[in-house]
Amino acid sequence: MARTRRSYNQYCGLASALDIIGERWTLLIVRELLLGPARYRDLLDSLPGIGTNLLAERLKFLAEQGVIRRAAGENERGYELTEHGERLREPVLQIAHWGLEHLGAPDEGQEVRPHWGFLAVQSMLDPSRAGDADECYEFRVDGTDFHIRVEGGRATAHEGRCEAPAMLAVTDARTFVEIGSGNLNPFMAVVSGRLSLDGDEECVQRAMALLGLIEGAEAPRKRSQEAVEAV
Amino acid sequence: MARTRRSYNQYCGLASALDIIGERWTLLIVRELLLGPARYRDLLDSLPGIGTNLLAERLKFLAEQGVIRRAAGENERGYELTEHGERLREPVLQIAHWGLEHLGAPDEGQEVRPHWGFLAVQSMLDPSRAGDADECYEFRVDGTDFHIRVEGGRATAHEGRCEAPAMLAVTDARTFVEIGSGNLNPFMAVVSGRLSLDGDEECVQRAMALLGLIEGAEAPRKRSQEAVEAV
DNA sequence: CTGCATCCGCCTCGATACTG
DNA sequence: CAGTATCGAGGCGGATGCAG
Repeated sequence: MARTRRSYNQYCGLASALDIIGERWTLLIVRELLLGPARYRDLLDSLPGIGTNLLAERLKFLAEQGVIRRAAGENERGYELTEHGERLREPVLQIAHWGLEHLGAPDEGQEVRPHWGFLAVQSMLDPSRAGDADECYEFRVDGTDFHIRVEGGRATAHEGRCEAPAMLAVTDARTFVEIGSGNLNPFMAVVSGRLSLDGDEECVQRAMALLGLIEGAEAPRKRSQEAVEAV
Repeated sequence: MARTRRSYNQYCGLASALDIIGERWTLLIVRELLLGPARYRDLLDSLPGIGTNLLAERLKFLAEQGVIRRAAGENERGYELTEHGERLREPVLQIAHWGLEHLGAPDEGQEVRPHWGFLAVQSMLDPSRAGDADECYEFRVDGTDFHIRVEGGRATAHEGRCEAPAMLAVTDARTFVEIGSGNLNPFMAVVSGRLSLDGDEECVQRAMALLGLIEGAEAPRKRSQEAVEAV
C-alpha cells in the first residue's frame, strides 16, 4: 500500500515548494549538490546525523520531482541538480546569507566542512558591489580552493585556484565561516594568526567590501536587490 | 528540564537558518506575516491542519529568535515580522515562485486563500520587465484587492485598489493561482468566464508580460537576476 | 565498498479537550 | 479569542543487514 506523502494541501506556490523541499535534511542535500555533484557516501559524510534510509528516500523523491538526477558522467557517478533544482540556487543562497547572522562563535560538536566556506562566499557576494576592477581573489580553506573573479562589473565565484590573484586568503573552515557570520573581524583574525591575507592593500579592501565585510562593519548585511516591495 | 531543541549542529549559514525556519509550518507562518500582521486566529484559519499548540510554540520561538514580534499597534494586535524577518521576503518569494511550477490543476480538498494570490503576484513580478509605462493594474480576487504600480521603471505590489487602473482583473482565488502556476492560460480563463479582464489591450499585454504570463508562454519562468554564478 | 531496505526507540506532529 | 495540556500516530535517528 503506497503510503500517501504528507502534504500541506494548499493551492499555493510556497506550500507546494515546501511539500518538496520542506522536509528535514532536504535543503541541506540541495546545498551539497549546489556545490557540485556528489556521491551517496559524500552526502552521508557531509550530513552527519542523517539516517541512511532517510538520505536514500530523500534522493529518490527529489529525483522523482525533477530536482536532482543521477549523474550521468562516466567516472562522475552520484547525484547532481537538474536545471530545475539549479533554480533553487538564488533563494537558497539568500537564506544561507540570512542564517549566517544567527551563527555565534563556533560551538564544540558543531560540524564544519571547507566547502561550506565556498557556499558562504557565494551567499555573501553582492554583485552590485563589483566595481570596474578586473581581478580575482583566491581562497584556500582547509585545502579546498576557490576564487572570486571580478570582470566587466560582474563578480562570480568559481572552484579551484586562479592565476595571479590580487588577493590570497588562507585559513581554516571554522575561521572562514566565523568571519562570514560577523562574529570575527577579518583583520582581527589576521592579528591572531588564524587568517593569512596576501595582496595589495587596496585589493584586499575591495575583496572585503565585495563580501560585505567592511564598510558598514557590524551593520546587518543586506542584499542590494530589493526586487519586490509590498505595502 | 529544558528540552534541548533539535539542531543540525552544523557551522553553516543554511543549516543555522533551517534550525530556525526549517521546521514544519514555520515558513508558512512567515508567509502569512509577509502579507501583513495577523492575529492568532487568522493564522489558524490560514493554516488548516496545524495544531494550536504547534502554532503557539512556533510563534513563541520565532519571537525569541527575533523573526517576529507581537504587533504593538493599538487595535492592531497580533503578530508581525521584525525587520530581520522581513529580510526573508525575497528568498521566500523566490521559493514560492519556484513552487508555482509544481502546482497542477487545483485538487479537491486543497485550500485556497485569496491573499495567496497577492503572494503569487509578488513572486511572479519581474522588476526588470517594468518598462517606461507609468500606470497600475488592479486585481480583485475573491474580495481581496491589490494592485501593481509601475513607475519610474520599477514595479511594486500593494494592497487595496488604485485610482484609474490601466487594467482590472476580477476572478476567484483558485483561478488566479492556477493561472500563475502556468496550468491555465489567462486568455482561456477569460473565454471560459472564470476571469474578467478590462482595460486597453496594450496595457493588458504589458501587465501579463510583467508577470511572465506571456512571451515565452509555457516556458518555465526564470528570474532575470542571476546574481551569483558558480562553476 | 556503494546504495539502499528493515527494524526499533524516541521525539515531533496533529487533533482534541480544556482554561484564562 | 488566545492560548495550554494531553495523547495517539507517524516521521525521524541509529543500528544493522544485504545485494550489486
